[in-house]
Amino acid sequence: MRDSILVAAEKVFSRYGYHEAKVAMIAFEAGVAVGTIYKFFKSKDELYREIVRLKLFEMEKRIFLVVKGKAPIEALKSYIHEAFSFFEENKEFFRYFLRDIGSLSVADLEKFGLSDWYDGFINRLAKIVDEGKKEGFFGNFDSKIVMLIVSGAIRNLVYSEVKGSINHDVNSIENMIFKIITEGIKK
Amino acid sequence: MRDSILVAAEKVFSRYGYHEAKVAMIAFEAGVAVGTIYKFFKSKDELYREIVRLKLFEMEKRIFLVVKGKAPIEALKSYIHEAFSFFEENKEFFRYFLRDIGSLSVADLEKFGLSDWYDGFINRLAKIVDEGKKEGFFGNFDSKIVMLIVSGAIRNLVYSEVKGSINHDVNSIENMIFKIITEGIKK
Amino acid sequence: MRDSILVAAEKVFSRYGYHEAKVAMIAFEAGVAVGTIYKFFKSKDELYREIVRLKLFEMEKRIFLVVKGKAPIEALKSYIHEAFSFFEENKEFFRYFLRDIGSLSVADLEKFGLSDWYDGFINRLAKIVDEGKKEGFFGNFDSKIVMLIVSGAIRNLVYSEVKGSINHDVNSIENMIFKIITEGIKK
Amino acid sequence: MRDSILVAAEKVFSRYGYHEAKVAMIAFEAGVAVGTIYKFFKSKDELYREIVRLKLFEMEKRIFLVVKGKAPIEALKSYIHEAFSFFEENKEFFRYFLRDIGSLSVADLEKFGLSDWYDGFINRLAKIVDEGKKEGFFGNFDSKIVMLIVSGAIRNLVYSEVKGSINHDVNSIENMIFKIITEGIKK
DNA sequence: TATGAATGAGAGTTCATTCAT
DNA sequence: GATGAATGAACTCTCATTCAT
Repeated sequence: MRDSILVAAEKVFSRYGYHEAKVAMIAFEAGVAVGTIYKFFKSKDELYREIVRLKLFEMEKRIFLVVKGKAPIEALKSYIHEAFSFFEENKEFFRYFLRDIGSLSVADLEKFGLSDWYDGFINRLAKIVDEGKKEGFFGNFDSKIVMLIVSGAIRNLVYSEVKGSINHDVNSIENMIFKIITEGIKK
Repeated sequence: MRDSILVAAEKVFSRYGYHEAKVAMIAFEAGVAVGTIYKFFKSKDELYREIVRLKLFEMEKRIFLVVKGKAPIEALKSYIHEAFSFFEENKEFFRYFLRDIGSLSVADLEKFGLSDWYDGFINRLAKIVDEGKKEGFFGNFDSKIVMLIVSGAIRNLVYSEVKGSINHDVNSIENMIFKIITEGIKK
Repeated sequence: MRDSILVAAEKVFSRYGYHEAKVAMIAFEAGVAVGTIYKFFKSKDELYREIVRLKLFEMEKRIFLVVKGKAPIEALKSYIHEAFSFFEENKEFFRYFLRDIGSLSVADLEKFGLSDWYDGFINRLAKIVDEGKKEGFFGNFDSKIVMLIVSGAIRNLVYSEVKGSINHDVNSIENMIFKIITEGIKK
Repeated sequence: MRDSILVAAEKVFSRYGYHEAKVAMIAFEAGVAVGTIYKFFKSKDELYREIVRLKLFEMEKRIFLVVKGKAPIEALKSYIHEAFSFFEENKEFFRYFLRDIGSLSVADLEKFGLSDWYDGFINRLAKIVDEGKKEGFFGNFDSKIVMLIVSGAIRNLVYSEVKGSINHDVNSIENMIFKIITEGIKK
């Protein structure tokens, strides 16, 4: 029940965005009564936040699952690929939430109770670069900034409205980012 | 009159975001009656779109003013610097824009009439890279994609509040992007 | 089961008043499920009415128990004392009752089935005065009116929190009512 | 406009009580839109409180207008008469609000912002008795308590549901209260 | 018989928009 | 042109009541 509400809510929020999505629509989509939603979530807002939380946690999990144990360069490649896949899969949802987690302001993060999470997430990503620096592959660049660049690049390419006018498949776009960044930060 | 409404609206939208900004607040800030706003703009929505349009046109204008006539590498540097400056100056406004653009009743950029504009904007930027490739500085990378990477990186770094935990000033961040990109795409 | 619901309901209604008291709270207080309440009472409304009925019947019973067999003047004194005690004991409940009785969907006493009861109650009280008149203690006052005066006086003095600003204990207040009335209606 | 809302609200609150009275009904009765009510009153609650406030102030004004300058006994008579008239006229309204201001609890009064007012009101009434004591008409009874008795008596007789079974007109009821009290408290 | 999860009608309130002045 | 009081549709959330287990 709780799950079908979450699934329905994600759909409706994705289709209409927070404000245009009405609680009644979510209830209808989930096949439950309006009141039922309030049995599981204190408010529309809380329901929304829960979805965002779950999405971001899922993203983190997926990324570090593929990154884990890999050598820096390989890890970077995997990160780019997995992030791309994840955003592609959740394109509709994130289109409305934010075009990239990078644009989450402190206020947003705090509202979502994700401040600490986000800092931890970026730090974990930064370790890939740290490792690469230690192993002599990467030059002396601030690891966090590098990762913000990568994540910004991914976001822009996934959500870019002009993508239609780019004659490249997802794979080659990922490769391009990977090449530019690794080349750009190599020692 | 129209201008003072636009100025007031920008302030109010920046402070509160689209939904929390009330037409009455804008009228008050502009020192006009509510009805007057509707003499110039069909709706709150249209007023918001007009501001976004003006902002982005202004950004484009500023960027190509500093880029114009410069050699590719210098032009790229100038673009990064100017974009950074512009976003920094309009930080508050865009912070909400990124969220609100999704939750407007108009559901996508098309409704803003900005899809075409954005395509043209990226194309103009891409010419910098094209030029660089022609002159033998840059390798065979899709110019548009390169520029989407750069612009995503800039946005991410401007709005990321994590910046607070990065010990670098704006200047050195700009330099880092510039270095990584030029190094990454050089022949 | 029915009794524990009544006990719990009285507590909850007394603490919160009719509208703020929720059926779920009563169920919790009674240690039963919500549905169980509806096995014994058709509605929240009916449950409330039942409590009121029981309260007033209890009051009547208690009053005529102490009044029974006493001489008029003594009986009047006993009535005043017992009524005072009863209201004091049930202060919290009646405090809300006076308000709630008016805001129930059932709009008047008739719906409580109490109109007739109240008439009978006052008639029984009036007999004390009748007796006193017959025995030559009291003058020619309408007995019902006298009793409505007494009962109004009692209520007012019991519920008036202003009592806090009156430097008299319950006992002396009772005495004052008694003295004023007996003196006022004596032959 | 504000006045027609107040008039309409009083009617609707009187007819249905606070909870059954719907804002939409008040708006309809007043011949205005729902939103208009919120231009003048922050909430349904505030509207209700305003009516109560006005009613009680009006009562006080009327009572002390007729009492003013009169000798104690005459003043007492006038108070009883005027209070009776006032409650009779506003019977419907007070039936729902409270059956007598005497039953206003401190909590209620504070909610209505009338705590100080009520204390002052009772004190002003008590002065009539004080005066009577000074002039040697009345015995040593606590003036406030006397007035609470009188006001309780009035309330009960105005709102009593059994009144129908009493064969006396308002005038003679007033007289009876007056006689009993003056006789009861005389020196 | 007892349960309590699910229901859904219905409430108060907001605020973009209108239009008589 | 400018005004701003009036509008009323539409929202989120509550909670008495039901009924399958």
